[in-house]
Amino acid sequence: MTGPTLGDGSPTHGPPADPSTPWPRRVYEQPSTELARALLGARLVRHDGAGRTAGIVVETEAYGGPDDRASHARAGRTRRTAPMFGAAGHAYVYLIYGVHSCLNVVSDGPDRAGAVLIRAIEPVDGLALMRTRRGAAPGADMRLAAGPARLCQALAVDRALDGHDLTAADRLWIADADPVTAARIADAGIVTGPRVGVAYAGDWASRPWRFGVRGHPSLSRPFPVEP
DNA sequence: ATAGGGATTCTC
DNA sequence: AGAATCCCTATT
Repeated sequence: MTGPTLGDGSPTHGPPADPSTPWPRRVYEQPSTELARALLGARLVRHDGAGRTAGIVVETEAYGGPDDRASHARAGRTRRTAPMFGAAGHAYVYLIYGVHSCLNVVSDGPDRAGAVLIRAIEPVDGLALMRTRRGAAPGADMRLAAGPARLCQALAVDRALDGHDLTAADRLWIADADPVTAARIADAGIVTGPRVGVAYAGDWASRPWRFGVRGHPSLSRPFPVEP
């Protein structure tokens, strides 16, 4: 399997996988828990004045609507969370701890709020630019974007991209990975675990809504061992 | 372990 | 209005 799938496993857009064509909106129009899985192995592309950077998504987390006590949408629609209540296929970028940006992808339909947090990518394009932005030396490239705020630094993503439409090949979008990469990621398998940093969310905190590529060196942190 | 930092939401 | 909170990272 080389592309995103819908709930029944059927491809969402026809072969061949194209690493430069943005995913169409219908791929995003599914529950965040399913989109979070579909995004693993996808190519996240950023293009700006400084050049092109890109990476393979290796870790995600699903967030739901007002009923999800761990989701920003728990307070209902506000100025900040408006993108989560809007059309799928847009970015939701917020600032946390007054310091860091985090990138989410809006899921679901107009009737339901939801988003997927991109927690880590494997850098594949524009490595030198990413190192410069991160103040990193060569030799630890797999850790350049291993974390939701680190990947925003590496790709120069901030709130200027909040609400950005991901379905056009402009500034920030998501596409299929090349077939070799897609196969490598698919072969590794998927691990799940509780979401990070949401201990306040009661029984929602223990839901296994964190998804990762098994054993990948760019994961933000280890997954708890599965029973 | 904890400092850093600011927008957002909560509580009065 | 002021207070509390926060889907994190880098450094000790």
